[in-house]
Amino acid sequence: MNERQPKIAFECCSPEALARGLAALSHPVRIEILRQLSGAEACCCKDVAGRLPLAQSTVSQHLKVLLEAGLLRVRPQAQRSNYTVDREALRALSAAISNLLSECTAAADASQIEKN
Amino acid sequence: MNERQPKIAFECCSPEALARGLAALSHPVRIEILRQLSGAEACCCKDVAGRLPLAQSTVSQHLKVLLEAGLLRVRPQAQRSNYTVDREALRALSAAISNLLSECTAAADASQIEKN
DNA sequence: ATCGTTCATCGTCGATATACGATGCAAGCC
DNA sequence: GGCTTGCATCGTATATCGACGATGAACGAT
Repeated sequence: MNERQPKIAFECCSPEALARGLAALSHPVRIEILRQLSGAEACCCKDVAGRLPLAQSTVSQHLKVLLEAGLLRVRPQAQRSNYTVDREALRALSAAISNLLSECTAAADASQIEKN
Repeated sequence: MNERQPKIAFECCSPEALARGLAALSHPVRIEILRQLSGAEACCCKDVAGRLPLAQSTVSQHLKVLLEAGLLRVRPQAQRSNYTVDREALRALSAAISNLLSECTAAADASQIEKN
């Protein structure tokens, strides 16, 4: 039927797509939010905001960034919005990053050896 | 000004430090620069600039960002500046990222199971 | 129906990022 | 000595980010 991922399966091959994923992660608050959501500590905007010295609107914006990067999913539930991490997307991003970086280190190893 | 040059052991434990490393990577041009430097394609600013549709000054700034993030090393050589990727730093960053993301996916797995 | 709660969005503001050309410096070449 | 090359930095212009308060919508509770 539908593909397993309703959204575009996390795209991280092109430098642009990879950079987008990295940009979403490259803020301490968003890292902390990811940690909170992945634990049982928080699941909605208010919970997260209650654990951070930030206004609710600011947290909502960070959640939006993570959501648009495809790293979170949201399920409206009563007045709340229930956020969960998208494990598949995180795995894909992690793989893409370690792929990039291991390419670089491997190639660097090779050229380093050549130059010696 | 330069109190502390991040030459030594890439620091990526705190969310702030990790976010700094990710921010340095989160630009398509800088990803491309890393790729070029890690191959044998380029090693100095002019080489990189010659392969990108960017001004030399812009490339120089991107190199500076990567340098200050501790992902590159530079060795002045004649008129050139010889840039090389810091393999140790890349490995440390890669490890820190995959550590963060696997923490999140693991925790998410656990809480997902609990909730079912 | 009214109130309280939760959230997303808007407008704003200052800070930062990204790009460029111009300029100056250091090193090699004539 | 001049000239060229390669680079970093400065100044500047524009765009985007990150934060806030205010506001309105959606919904449950009273």
